[in-house]
Order: sequence, then structure tokens, then C-alpha cells
Amino acid sequence: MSKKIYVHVADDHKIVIEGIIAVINTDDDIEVVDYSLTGTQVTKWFDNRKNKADVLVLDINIPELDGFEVVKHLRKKVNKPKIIIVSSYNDIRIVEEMLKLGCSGYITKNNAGAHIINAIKAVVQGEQYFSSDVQKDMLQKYVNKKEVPHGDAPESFLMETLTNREIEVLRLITQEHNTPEIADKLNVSVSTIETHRKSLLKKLKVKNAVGLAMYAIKYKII
Amino acid sequence: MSKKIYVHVADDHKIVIEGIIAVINTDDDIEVVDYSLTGTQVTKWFDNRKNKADVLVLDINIPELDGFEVVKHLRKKVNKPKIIIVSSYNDIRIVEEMLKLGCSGYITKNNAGAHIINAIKAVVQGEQYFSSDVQKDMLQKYVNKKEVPHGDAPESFLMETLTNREIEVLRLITQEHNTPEIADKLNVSVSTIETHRKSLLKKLKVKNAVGLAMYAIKYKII
DNA sequence: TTATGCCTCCCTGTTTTCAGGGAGTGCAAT
DNA sequence: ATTGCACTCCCTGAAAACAGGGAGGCATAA
Repeated sequence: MSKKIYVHVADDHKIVIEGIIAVINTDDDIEVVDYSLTGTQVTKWFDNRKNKADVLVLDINIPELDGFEVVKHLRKKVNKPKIIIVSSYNDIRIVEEMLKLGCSGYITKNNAGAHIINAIKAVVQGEQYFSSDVQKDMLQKYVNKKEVPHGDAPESFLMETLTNREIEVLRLITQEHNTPEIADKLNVSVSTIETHRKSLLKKLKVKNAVGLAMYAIKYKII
Repeated sequence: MSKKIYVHVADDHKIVIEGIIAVINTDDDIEVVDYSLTGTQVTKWFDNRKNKADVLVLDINIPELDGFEVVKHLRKKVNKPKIIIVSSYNDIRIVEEMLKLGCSGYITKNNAGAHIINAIKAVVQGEQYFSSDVQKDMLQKYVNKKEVPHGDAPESFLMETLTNREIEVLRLITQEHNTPEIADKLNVSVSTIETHRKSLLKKLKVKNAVGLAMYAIKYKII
């Protein structure tokens, strides 16, 4: 019999947490020991070392500190849990960014129930796990990338040209943050964010921040 | 012993549905008989009269037809279920709009679990039900304003809060136009448009033009 | 190794937005 | 007939966004 797996769940909506717990409870090997409703709750929970967990199931859209910031806070720590992202977004670049930050799994809310248990069991064994729709997108991107050198659709070309950092900035712009605030959140200078904004305007061929926001909506980056 | 209450749940995220079912299952008087992941699924379900339910628990953010459109579709029908809105928004104007459209309850996702059972039991008895945070907002609004004017149904809650001119300006803002361009298009001075922008920022409680755009998207002004 | 792309930071300067006021007109309802 | 609201326009001043450069560090790929 295998050792019990302890899980911490973080989501701003209690009902989602309850859903995840309900699903996880169908498996005897896994137990939800604690949960958080905000990003700061997650970091405090970890720093206090209470109810230590093997896996953190983390939503990206949580208040105070969002998923990115939570992951960044944890990434340098030792004894940190494996992290599985549960998100409404299925933008492949967010998946990439999260992997780069050290996350072990990524599943979308659309079919979280079907994947959450397998995902948890996979990541505690050191594997990575992605829900089927995410896998599909990853494969798609892999295929597209191999064909890029010659010609490709103008739209997808634009999509491909955004860097991870630019997407991160774009996300914060759509959250009504201005340049100084973004610079502060990302711990870089205002100049840097201005550079990213200029790149975004140029790449996406829009006139102003509203255009960036509309683009982000249109292509479901946020 | 009271008659069993049958419930239909509609949300785009399966995990939320699973959460709601998990909570509802703790009460023997209520049973979830069916669920939908999109707005059209809800209307088809109702029109086909399969698995008839007493209560519809409805998320606003669902694909194809959103919550507003689903409610509008059902409002003229006979034998329609009582509708409880479950939403991430707690904007009081959405609550008002939904009440105007004939909904019986409104609870936020933040604490849906704690309220869902009481809400269901209340609405089947012809009462209205609002979660505590919504109640708080309604009271706040009641204190600040005297009373909602005599209300023969306007198309949207926006018509009550934003003037026609402001909506016009907002639409042009979302089309990436800046103030001089909008002034030119509407044949008024730049000062006038600046006044409208300031009114919009204040009324919609957002920080900048991006906030206006996001609001317009969210509440489907454009 | 060289080249490329990303991220970082800075400069100069202009345009636009935002914040806080005031103020006159016309219209509509009580 | 006064009150309220929408629409218009103006002022000052501060903050932010935008435009168009340069430039160094760093990692990766050719």
C-alpha cells in the first residue's frame, strides 16, 4: 500500500475547492489537508510549514498574489510541494511559462475533475501531467514550430512573436495596472516595462493600451 | 416529509458543477438531476422537457448563450424553474438586472457552498435569496440611493447607469480611438469627451481606459 | 565563434490621460 | 417654476503613455 498523498488546494472560489475536494475524496490515497482562497494565504501557509503537503493545486486567478507570483515565491524554497496549475486559460504560452517556473502539471478547469487524481499521482512520482486539451495545444504548437521557417498564417505569426515576459506584462495591463505598478510587481524598472509596452504595441499593431486589452481578449490570452 | 427538490446546474467549468453537486448531496431533500456546460444546452434541456427540475442554478459566464440570454429565453415560458444565479461578479447592477428578468436568487461563487442549499429551499417556497455579500451590497445601495425608480424594463442595467452619450464614447474607446478622434467623430470638443471619460471612470469605478474596455467586454456593451 | 533574440535600463521629447474643479444650455418632470 | 439631469465647454496641473532612438548582459543556436 502506498503512502498517502497530502494536497493543498488554492482557488478564489470556495465552490471550486469544494468540487476538487469532492473529486479527490473518491480516491483513498489522496487527502486534501488545507486550502487557500488567496495568493498570500498560500505563501503564508507554506512559510509557516503547517499541514505540509506533497502537492499544491493552484489556480492562476487568485487575489493579492496571482498564480505566477505564488509559484515564483515557492520556486526557490526547499521542500516545496509539486505544483499543478488549474486554470481557465488554455493559452499554451502560459503553460510554457509555468513549466519554466517549475510547475509539474497543468490542467484546465473544463475537465479538471477527470484529470485531477491522475495528475496528482503522476506528479508525486516526478512525472509531468497535462490535461488532454493542453496536450493537444502543445502538440499543435510543436507541429507549427517545425513548419515556421517558410510560411505560416499571419495571425498565428503574431501570436508566436510575443515573448513570455510580454504576455506577463499584457496580462497585468488588462488588470488595469499602469506601468509603475507593473514594474513594481515584476521587480524591474519602469523603463523596462515601457520597453515591453512599446514592443507589444508594435508587434500587435495596435495604437494604445486599450488595443492591447482587446487583443488579449480576442485571442484569449487572459 | 417534504417533496424532493430537483435541480439543474449550469456552469462552464465541470469542476464547479462537481462542487455544487457535492454540497447539494449533503442534503437529502435535494437532488441534482442534470447539468449543462453551455447556455444552449440549458435552453435545449428546458425545451425538450427532459429531467424536469424545480430549480436552475445558473452561472452567468457560460459559452454560446450567457446567463442573461438564458434567463431571457426562459422568462416567457410556462412551468419554468426558479432560477438562482451563481456568479463571480458581485456587481449590484447585475443583481438588479437579473431580478428584473425574474430570477429568484443570487449568490456569489466566493461562498456558494454555504448558501446554495438554503437558497434552493428558499426559492422553491417562493422566497428570494441572496448570499450575505450580495445582501450587504444591496443594503449599501439602498442606503446611498433612495429607491430604484419606477422600473418598466430597460434592456440592460447599463441604460440606468450610463447615459447614451457615455455609451457611445465607451464604444469608441474600445475601438482604440483616443480623445481627439472621438471628439472629431462626434463633432464636439475635446473637453467634452474628457468630461465623458471622467464620468465613465467614476461611474464604473475603474482606473483607466483599459478598465473601461474590460468593463465593456464583461458586460457586453460592445 | 558569431549571431540572434530576450530582457534589462536609460535618454529626449511629445501627446494623451487623469484629477479636480467650474459653468452655461436645454429639456423634462413635478 | 424650480429642480435635476444630460450635454456641452473650459482651466490648471500632474501623471502616464507613446515614439524613437541606444546599449549592455546573457543564453542559445547556427
